[in-house]
Amino acid sequence: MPKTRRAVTIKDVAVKATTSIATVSYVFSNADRYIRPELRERVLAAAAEIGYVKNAAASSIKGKRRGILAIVVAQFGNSFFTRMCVEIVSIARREGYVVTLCNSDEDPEQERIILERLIAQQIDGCVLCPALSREENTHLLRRHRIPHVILERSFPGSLIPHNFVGHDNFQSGYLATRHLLNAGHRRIAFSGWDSPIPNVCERVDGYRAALRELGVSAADELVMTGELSADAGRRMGAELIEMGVTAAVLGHHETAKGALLHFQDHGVRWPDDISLVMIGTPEWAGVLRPQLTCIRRPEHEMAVASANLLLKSIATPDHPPVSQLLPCLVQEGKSVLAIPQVP
Amino acid sequence: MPKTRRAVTIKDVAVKATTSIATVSYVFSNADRYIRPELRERVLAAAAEIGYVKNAAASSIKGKRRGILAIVVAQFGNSFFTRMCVEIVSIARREGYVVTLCNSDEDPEQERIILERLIAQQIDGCVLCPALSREENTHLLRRHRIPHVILERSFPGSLIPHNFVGHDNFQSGYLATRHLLNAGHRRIAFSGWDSPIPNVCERVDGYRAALRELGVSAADELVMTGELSADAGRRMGAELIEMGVTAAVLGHHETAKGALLHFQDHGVRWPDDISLVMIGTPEWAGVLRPQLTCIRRPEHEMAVASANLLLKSIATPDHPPVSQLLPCLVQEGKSVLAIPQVP
DNA sequence: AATCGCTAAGTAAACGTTTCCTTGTTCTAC
DNA sequence: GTAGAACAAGGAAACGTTTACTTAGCGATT
Repeated sequence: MPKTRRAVTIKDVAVKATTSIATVSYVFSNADRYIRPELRERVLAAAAEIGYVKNAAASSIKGKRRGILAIVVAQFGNSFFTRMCVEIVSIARREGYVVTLCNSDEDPEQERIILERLIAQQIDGCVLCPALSREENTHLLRRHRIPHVILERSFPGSLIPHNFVGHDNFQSGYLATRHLLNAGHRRIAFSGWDSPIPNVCERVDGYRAALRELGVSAADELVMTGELSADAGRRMGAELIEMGVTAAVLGHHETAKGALLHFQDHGVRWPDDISLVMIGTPEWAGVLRPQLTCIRRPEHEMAVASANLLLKSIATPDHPPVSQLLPCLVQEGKSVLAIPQVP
Repeated sequence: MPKTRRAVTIKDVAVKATTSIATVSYVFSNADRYIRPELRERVLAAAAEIGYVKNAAASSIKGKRRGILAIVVAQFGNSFFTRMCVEIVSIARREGYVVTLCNSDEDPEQERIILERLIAQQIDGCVLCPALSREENTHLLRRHRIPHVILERSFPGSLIPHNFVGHDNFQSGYLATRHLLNAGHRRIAFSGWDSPIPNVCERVDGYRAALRELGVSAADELVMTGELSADAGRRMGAELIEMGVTAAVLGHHETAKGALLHFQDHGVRWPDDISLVMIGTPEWAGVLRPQLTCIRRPEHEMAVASANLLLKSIATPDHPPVSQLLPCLVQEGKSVLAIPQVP
């Protein structure tokens, strides 16, 4: 009967290489210590022969480093987050970390449970995109001194400084509107997510600012928002047509989807019947014709920045918090019609 | 100077509750052991008061369970996998596992590196969707006795039995074709991914089988495949039109995307000009009008089955491998035109 | 020739749990 | 009234590492 064979340990390697446990340990971890090349070779050879692999659990217990990071996002279905996650994971893996992905589904309670589990697992760090942009659960991370980076959603007016990486929502609204203004449009509507998340609301501020800049009045009835669903988007799509605007900023891809479906179902064509700029670049935008002009958020840069910021704040826990707001850019499609201005 | 405060340990709890280390440990882990309710309460209270959380690293070293699972997929960008991953993660988390997601990007070498890292991290189990459907890296998992489940891609003709969960590719091709045949079509083309992965090829077999069943000849020129890109899809889309078929099975969503773009760019409308059934239900299918008739793969069932199979095979490592092939179903849209048969 | 200082490697004490084994106490049964 | 079982809790030895400290050897300095 083959009893479940004991794992190969550092001790077995030491015996095989006729040296001490300490030496083997030094060979495998502490790079500072000098070991005679000949002995080092012998240890490595012995380890390879008997198939030694370091027991990560045992080394974390003394070494204090568990080798696990976490990413907790509020909307995993949103490919904006999915794509960032993939990048963060691959950067962290290069540093020897294993990264776990969790989805709070916009539920602060769920988020709390997840964070508590992760804390019990002694993660070394965490990237968090907070559910509903609520700050409350971050105190769990702080209390347990877990280095963390807040991603994408900030806490305006918060008294506590956080490591933060996000994109400039105000600018995305501004750019989208400005693009339409430049094409000559003046009656421009905004339709978006009636979001409880403060920085998503900044998109409207950007929209208003762009209009104001050109002295165009931003009538309140031109701004509409609804819940995060395609159905709400459909209703706003219908309203856009009723209002007879020449252009619209689709302020969130999820409601935009509904509006675009409405347009297709009712024979409304862009840019002929209405000019459109959408904030965000969801997967599905690629199959729509004519191609939409979109505001591309700096996904790649955000992923890199947040991963690096997390790694840095693990390395130097006392470093004061850093906040980074990255810029968006316009990705031109064919959904904006230039209309000549009467002078 | 606030020296980095030592973490709260089981020992601190023991002192606080004036009891032994062993008792505290039993309270937190070994459910079998009876502890007087009063004492148990005292321990729990003490732990809560000083904020004790179990050191997972320390408990794995004796307990042998590290609490980490991994999912390694070949195409993380593919939302079919993304959605399954989210489900698997949430099932595993309920069992107290932390799950790490890795992306081999269809590169067996990358996959090997990932698996070696994971093995060094002593993962407790792994769900693997093998890059290019190659079997070679699975021996790493076997050698280190890591329970694992192969997802979606099988190894036809393999001599080694594996835990396997997949969907029936043959059936998906069959169902798609059958659906078009039922609508009266007879000149039906197949366009798909020229895949190195054996089971994707089975879709063509299913297509041929459906035709043969009704005595319709499956001319070889009606079957076209290309590389995994929208461009290849575009070319196939053009070819479909040139050939003048009345219907087509779009055998893979990635090439389908290209074909649909070609159709839109050239004013080809479905189902008027060509009837379509697509295998797969990518995110973007939701924004296309008229809605496509798709073959839905059993994502949810596959995620649940693979998670449970993995958990079971961790619990009973000697259990003989299990193989499960789950059925697809037709999700009707409006992309198939019924044409009356001349008798 | 004795001492110093350096290098390379080994000894052994942690780290925070789990768990086997022992101990002390309280019942139950004769 | 005592033996023995049953029960509740504690003592202490693992688990596989890391790392501070010690030792052995040896050439250089006085």
